[in-house]
Amino acid sequence: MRNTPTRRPTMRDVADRAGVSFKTVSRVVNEEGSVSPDLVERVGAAIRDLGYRPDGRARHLRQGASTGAIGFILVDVANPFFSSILRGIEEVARGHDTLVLAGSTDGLTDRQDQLVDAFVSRRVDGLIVVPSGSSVGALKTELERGTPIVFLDLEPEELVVDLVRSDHLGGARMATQHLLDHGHSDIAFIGDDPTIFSAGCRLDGFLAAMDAAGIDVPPHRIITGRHSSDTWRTIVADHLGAPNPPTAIFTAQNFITVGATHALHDLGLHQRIAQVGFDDIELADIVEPAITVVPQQPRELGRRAAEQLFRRIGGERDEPIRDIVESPIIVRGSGEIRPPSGRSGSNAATGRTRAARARSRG
Amino acid sequence: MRNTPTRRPTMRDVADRAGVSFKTVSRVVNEEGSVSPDLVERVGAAIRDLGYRPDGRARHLRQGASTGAIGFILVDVANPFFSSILRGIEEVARGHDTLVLAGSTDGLTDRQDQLVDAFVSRRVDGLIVVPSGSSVGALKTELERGTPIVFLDLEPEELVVDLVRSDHLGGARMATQHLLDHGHSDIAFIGDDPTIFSAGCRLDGFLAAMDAAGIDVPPHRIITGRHSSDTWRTIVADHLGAPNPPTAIFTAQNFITVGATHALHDLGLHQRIAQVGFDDIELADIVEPAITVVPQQPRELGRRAAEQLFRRIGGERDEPIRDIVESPIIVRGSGEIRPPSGRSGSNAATGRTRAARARSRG
DNA sequence: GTGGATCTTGACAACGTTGTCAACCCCGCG
DNA sequence: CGCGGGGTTGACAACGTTGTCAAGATCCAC
Repeated sequence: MRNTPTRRPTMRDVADRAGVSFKTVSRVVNEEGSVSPDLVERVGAAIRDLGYRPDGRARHLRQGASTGAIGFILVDVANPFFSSILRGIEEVARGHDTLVLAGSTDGLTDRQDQLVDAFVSRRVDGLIVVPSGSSVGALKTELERGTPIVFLDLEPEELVVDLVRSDHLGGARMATQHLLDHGHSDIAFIGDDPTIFSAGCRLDGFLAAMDAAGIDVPPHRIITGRHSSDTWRTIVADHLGAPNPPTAIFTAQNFITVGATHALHDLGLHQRIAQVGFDDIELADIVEPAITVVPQQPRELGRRAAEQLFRRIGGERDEPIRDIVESPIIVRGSGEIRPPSGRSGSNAATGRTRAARARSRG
Repeated sequence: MRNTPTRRPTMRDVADRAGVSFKTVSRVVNEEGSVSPDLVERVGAAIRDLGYRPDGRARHLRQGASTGAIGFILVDVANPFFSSILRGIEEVARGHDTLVLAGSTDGLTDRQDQLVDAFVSRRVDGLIVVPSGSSVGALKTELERGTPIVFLDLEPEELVVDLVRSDHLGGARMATQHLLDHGHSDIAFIGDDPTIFSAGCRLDGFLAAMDAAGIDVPPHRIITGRHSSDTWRTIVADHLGAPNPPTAIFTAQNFITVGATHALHDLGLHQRIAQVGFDDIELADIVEPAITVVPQQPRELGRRAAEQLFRRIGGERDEPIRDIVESPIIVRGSGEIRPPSGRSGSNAATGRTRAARARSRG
C-alpha cells in the first residue's frame, strides 16, 4: 500500500511515451491550440498513464512570472481573530488561483524576520503582514525592492504603506456613547496597554466620547495593562468591589471582556453594572446577560487586505491606501442595563461634568 | 515610497559585482568552506549591497530535493478546531524549517481535488488531509506515487493510511459514564448525523456505556441530524419541554452543545438538567453552570500528524499507523448536577434496566 | 628542480518548464 | 510546375540554482 516514492514523470517522459517532442507536451498541457487532434489525444493518454503533473516551480522560474502564492504573517493562527482573517484572505486568493502560506510569529520580531525570509526565498507574489512590534526589520528591504506588501491591523512606524484595520477609535467612541445614551456617566475604561497602537486608539475613542458629553474622567477609572484573562478577572473584581464602583464598564479587548464578565459574575453584579466590550466573543450571547459588543470583522479585514494586495500585484501604483473598517455595535443586553435611578445622569461618585467643574472654578 | 518592482538580483549579478564566477557565490551562500576569506568577504558585501536572496524554487528544482513546504487540507480555517490543528502542525514544521500551505475545502470534494492539485504542482514534501467526504479522488494517485500523506480526524474508505484522530468512542463512553456516576440513568444522546464517522463513534460510545450499565436506551432518547446551532436550540428545547424529559443530556458536538445550552437557559432548566458536551467550547467556563466537556485536543492532533508526516518524509517505510488521541474530561459543573432525588438511580421515566426488563419478560 | 598532493576557482551540464525561431508539410494559386 | 502562406512541430536557449569535473595555483617533500 505504501509505495516507495518513484521519480516523478516529467514532460520528457510523457513526450517519449507519446512519441513527440517535449515541447509538444508543453503545448498540450497549456492548451495552446496549434496541435493536431490525434497528437493531443496521444499526449493526453500518456499524461493519464503516467500520472503526470506539471512542476509549478520550473514553470514560474522565469523572471517576473507569478508563483501563485502569497504569504500571510500573523501573530498566532490558533487565535480565532487571526484565523478568521486568514479565511478572508483565502477566499480572495482562491479567486486568483493563488495559495496562501501562513506563519505565526507569536509576537517575536526575529520570528517575523525568519518568515519574511522564508516567504521571499520562495518568491511569493506578495505579503500580508500583521506586524509584531513596531520594528520593520527585513520587511523594509522588501518594500524598497517593490514587493507588494499590505499591512493589517497595525502599521509600521515611519513607513507609508497600504494598511487595512478596524476603526478602533470610532468603535470605542460608539461603545462609550452607547453607555452614555443609557444614562451612564460614571464609566470605567479597562483596556490593553495603550502603547499598543490599537489599544491607544480605543482609549482615545473612549476619552473623546466622554469629552463630547462634557464628562471629566478621573484617572482611577482608566485601567490599562497587559494581562491574561485570569489576571484581568482579579483586577476588575478589585475595582468593582471597592467603594463607589462605576455604573458601567467598557472592556476594550476580548480577553479583558472575558475576565471582566467572570468578575461581574463572581461579585453577582452582572445584572447591575452595564458592560460593553470591544471584539466579539464566541458564546457572548449565551451568558446572562448576553454581552453587548463592538465586534471586529476579521474575515472582512482579511478580504480587503487581500483585494488590495492583488491590486498591487496586478501592477497598481497609486498612493498607499488606509482602509479603515467600521463595525456596527451588537446589542445583546449587558450594555443596556441602566444605572441605579438615584445616580442616573449624575456624576455623584467620581465623574464631574465639565460644566460643574467650571462652576466650582469660577 | 512605493517602488516599482526591480528585477531581483541573481547569483550572476552578485558575482559580477564581486568580480568572481557565480559558482563562487553559490559556495559562499551555502557556506561550503573552500573559499578564500577575502573572496567570502567581497561576495558577502555584494550580497548585502544588492539585497540578494537565493531563489528557493531554482534551488530545489533538481529531482528529489525537498521544497521545504507541506500542505494542509482542512474544512475551514475559520473554525477554531481546524486552526488549532494548523497551529500544532506549524509548530512541528518550524522545527524542520518547513512552511505550511493551508487550504479550506468547505467540505466540497472538488475543492479538495483542486487543492491537492495545487499543492502537488508546487511539489510540497507531503500532505496532511482532513478528508471532505469519503471520496479520495486525486489523493489516491498521489498515495500510489508515494507522496507522504497523513490523514487527520477522518480516514478515507478502503485505504490503509496513516491516521491521527481523537478517541471519539472512548471519549463518548467517558462522558456518558460521568453522567451515570452522578446518578443519572435517563440520558438523552444528541449528536451529529451518525453516518459521519466521528459522530457514529460517539453514538457507539454512548450506547456502550449505557449497555455496560445495564440500561436500555429508548429510541426517542437518541436525537441525531445535521443542523445549525440555532436549529439545535429549538430541537433540544422541544425535547426537554415535552413531558418526562431526561435528567441529563450528552451533546456530542460543539454546535449542538451551544444550541443545547441556549435551550436549557431558555427553559430555565440549566440548573436542573445535567449536560456533558463533546468538544471544548471557548467561554464554556463563563456560563452558569460552566459546561463539563470531553475536549478534543486539536493542537496535539496537529502536532502528532505533522510528526508522523516528517517521519515519512524522512524515508520511514513502516506499516501505516493509527494514532488515537485520548482526552481527559474537564469537570466544570454542568455534568455534576444530580437527578431529582425521587428519580435518582431509577429509570422511572423511560429507561429500564436490562434486569428490570428481564424480570417483566420472565 | 620536479613530482605529487591539496586547495581554490571556474566552466558546464543538469533540473523541468516556457519563449523564440526555424523547419517542415500541405494546400491553393498563378 | 513552382511558389507563397498557414498550420504543425521541434531544436534550442533561457530561468537561477547546485553537482561534477577539470584547470590552475600553491605548497611540501624528495
